[in-house]
Amino acid sequence: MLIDKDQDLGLSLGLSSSEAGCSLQLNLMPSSSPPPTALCLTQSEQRTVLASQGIDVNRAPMAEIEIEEDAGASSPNSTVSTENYGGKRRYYAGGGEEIDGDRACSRGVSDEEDGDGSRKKLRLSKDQAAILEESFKENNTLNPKQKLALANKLNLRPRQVEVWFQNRRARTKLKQTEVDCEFLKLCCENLTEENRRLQKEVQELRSLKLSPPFFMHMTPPTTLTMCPSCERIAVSNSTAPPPPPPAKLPRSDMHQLFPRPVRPPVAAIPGWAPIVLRSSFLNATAKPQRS
DNA sequence: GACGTAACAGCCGTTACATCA
DNA sequence: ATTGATGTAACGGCTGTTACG
Repeated sequence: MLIDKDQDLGLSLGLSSSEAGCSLQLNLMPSSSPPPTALCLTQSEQRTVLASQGIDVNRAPMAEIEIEEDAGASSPNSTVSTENYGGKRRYYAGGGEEIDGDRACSRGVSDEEDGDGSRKKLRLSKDQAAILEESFKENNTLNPKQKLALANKLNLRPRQVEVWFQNRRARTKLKQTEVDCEFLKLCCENLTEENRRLQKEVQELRSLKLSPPFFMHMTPPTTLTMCPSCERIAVSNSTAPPPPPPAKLPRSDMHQLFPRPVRPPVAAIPGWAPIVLRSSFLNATAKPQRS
């Protein structure tokens, strides 16, 4: 299954920081990347050379593949064992060889960064991306066994799978943040509007000489009550104020009195698509009916 | 039991590269 | 052909967790 680019991550809320009223700060300070230290060929150089020789640069090195195939989780004869060793999770192939060194290895590799500081970036194929995406839908984190199996399946290095999942989680989080920001922005707009309306109402009440009979026919003023626990606002239209919650009400009970507005989760929406945000928000934050 | 340490996984911020308009 | 914007693979650094001595 191929995932169209637009289908995949195509959600764009078009939310600028100014629009959202958010103060988003960017750290523009240059990072202090350590200078390359090794004289040998880097991964990227190796891949460049391999690519120039017509070799699939995305394919994991043969030695690594052999180890991974030995350790393949999908293999019924898998000899991988996961040992919880002193809180340090170690994963061994059959011969007792430690096989999950890919993280350390890959980090070590970076120390062998080439002299010109360049690194080749490998574009994952659509098929690879689709399979990773499917896997992510099932589980947004991988254990080493799954990681190895997936890497074998996709002809990638385990580190590449790990990085992909890491970046994918980051993208999910970013999308959720955008949704939250949009949600809060709309909350703010509604509250501003409500505040304006209430101020107008106060002004009218002050300026009017109200006769009691006329007053009796008025709709009751909106009563706002703040939860002393979490400071959420509850709206009541009753003329009689709501009974104050007990001073030591448990937080869970308190929240029944002050229900949290529904926040649209990215994860709950098929694919990426938190497109339903606006309608769900409007339902969740609809102004109290006055009647 | 408290503490220091090692190994690990995940997150964050960033960089570098590929692609496209 | 060039360029700026965008997406994303990959990295280093940091932090939290876990178990051991």
